[in-house]
Amino acid sequence: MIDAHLQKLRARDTVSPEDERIIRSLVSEVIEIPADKTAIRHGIELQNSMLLLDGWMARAKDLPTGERQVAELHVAGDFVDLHSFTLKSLDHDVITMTNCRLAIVPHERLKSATERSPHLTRLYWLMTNIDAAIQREWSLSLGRRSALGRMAHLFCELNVRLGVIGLSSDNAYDFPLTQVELGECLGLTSVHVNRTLQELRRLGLIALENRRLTIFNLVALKRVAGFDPAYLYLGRRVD
Amino acid sequence: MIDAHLQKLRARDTVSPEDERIIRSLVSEVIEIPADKTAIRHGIELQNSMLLLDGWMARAKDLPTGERQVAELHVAGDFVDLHSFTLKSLDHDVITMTNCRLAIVPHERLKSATERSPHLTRLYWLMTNIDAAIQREWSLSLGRRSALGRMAHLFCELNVRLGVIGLSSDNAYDFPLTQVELGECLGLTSVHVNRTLQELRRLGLIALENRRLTIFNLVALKRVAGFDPAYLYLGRRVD
DNA sequence: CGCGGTGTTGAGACCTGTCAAGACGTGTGG
DNA sequence: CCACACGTCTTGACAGGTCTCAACACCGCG
Repeated sequence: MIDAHLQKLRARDTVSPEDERIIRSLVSEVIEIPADKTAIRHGIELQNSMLLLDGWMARAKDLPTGERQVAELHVAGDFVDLHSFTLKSLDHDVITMTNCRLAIVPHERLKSATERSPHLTRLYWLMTNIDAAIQREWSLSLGRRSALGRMAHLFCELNVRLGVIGLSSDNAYDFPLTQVELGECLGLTSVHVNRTLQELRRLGLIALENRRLTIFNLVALKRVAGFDPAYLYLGRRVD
Repeated sequence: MIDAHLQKLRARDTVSPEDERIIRSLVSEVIEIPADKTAIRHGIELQNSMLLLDGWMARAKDLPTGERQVAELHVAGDFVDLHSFTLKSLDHDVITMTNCRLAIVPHERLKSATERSPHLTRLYWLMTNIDAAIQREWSLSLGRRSALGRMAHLFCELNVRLGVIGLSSDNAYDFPLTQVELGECLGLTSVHVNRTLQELRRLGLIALENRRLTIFNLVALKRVAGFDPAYLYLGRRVD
C-alpha cells in the first residue's frame, strides 16, 4: 500500500527493516478525497502530514488577481506536505488533480519516529530537500526555458519520477491534467499550452490523447528540454 | 559574529542556551571568498556546509545555452548550503555576488549535533523548508507576475529579510547587484531590468543609486508586488 | 436535450527580447 | 597624467513569443 513510498525512498537511500517498520507504523488512517478539491488550505495550522497513495496532487499558489501557479506536482509515493511537520502551516494550497487516496501521518508520530531514528530523520529531511530541488528546476524552466522547452522538461521529469514507482513504462504514462492545469504548472495560458502541445506533436516527439502521454523520441525530447535528471537525486547514496 | 544567524533562527523559534552553545561549536573555521566566484559547483561531493557571515551569495542554475537563473539570494545569517548535509552534492551552483565571509561547518559536526538535539534538528530542517518556501514564491513571481510586480516583490522580500538581521532600516538597504544579476534573479534581460527600474522610479516607489535601495512608498510597492510576507514564516512558533 | 468543461483555431495586442550604439565611471598601464 | 579598456547603465528600433478575446467543435453527463 505504501510500497510506492518505500520504492521512492529506496531509490535515494537504504531503508533498514527497522526503519521500514517505523515508517509503516506512522500511518494513522487512510482517507479519500475527490478530484479538484483543496486538500490543504494555506495558513491553516496542521497536526498531520499526508502521504499520497494514489492519484495526482499539486502545490498551488494563487495571486490576489486569481492567476494560479503550481510549484510542484505530486504522484503516488510522495509525502505531499512533509514540510508541514516543521512549518506547522503551509504557504501554499495542496489540491487534488484526480481522486486521491491518502495516508494520514500525525506529526506526533513523526516526532517520536525521528527522535528514535536519526537515519530516518535525515532520510525524510532529504526528501523535503529533493522537493526543493524539483522546485528549483521548475524555477529555471519558468525563468529561462521557452514554452516548448518547459513542457518537454515537465514530460521528461514525470517520465523519470513515475518510472521509479512503476507508473511509467516504455516511455508512456497516464497523464490526467487538463490543458488549463498544465498551463498552471508551466506559467502559460491554456491557449498557448494547446499550441505548444501541437508543436511537440508536429515534431513527432509525443502523443497525448485520452489522458495518456506517449513519448516517441525521448532523446529528442530531452534535447528540447535541456533535461538532466541529476536534480532528482536518484543515485542511491549510503549513509 | 554568527549573531545574524541566531537572530534569523530566533525570528522563527526559541533557541535555548544549550542549543546556542551547540550552534557556536559547529564552526570549524572562517574563510573569505572574493566577489563573482563559484563557491560551490553543482555535482561536487561536499563534506561541509557554509554559513554566510557577511556579503551576498546566490543559488544559480545554468542552461546548456548559458542563460542563468538565480533561485534564491542569500544574505548574512543564511546557511547557504545546509541542504548539502542531506543531499551530499548540490543541483545548483552557489556563487558570490560580493566579497563574502563564511563560516565552515563540517557535516560531521552537524550529524552529531542533530543526534544530540532533536529540537535543533527540527529547527535546521525548518530553515531548509523556509528556503524552499522562498523558492516557491519566486516560482509564483516567474510564472505569474509581470516584470514590474516581480521586481517590486523582490525588493519587498529583501526589505523584510534584511530587516530581521538589522541590515535594513527606514525601508532602505544596501543592494549590491548589477542590473544583469538582477535580471538573472527575475528571469529578465538586463535591458528590460533597466526599463522596469525606471518605471518603479517614475512611479515614485523606489530609488536605486550607488548600490543602495530606498523604498519611498512601501504600501504602494507591496500592492504592485502582491506581497504577503507569510511565506517567510516570521511569526515565532513554540515547539 | 441542453449544459458545462475541454480542446481548437484565428486575429490582433502587448510585453519582453534582440541587436546595436553610445554615455559614464573606474581602474590600470604607459 | 593621460589613454585606454572594461564593466555598467541607458536608449532606440525592431522582432518575436505569449496573451487576450472571441468563436466554435466535441463530448460526457444530468
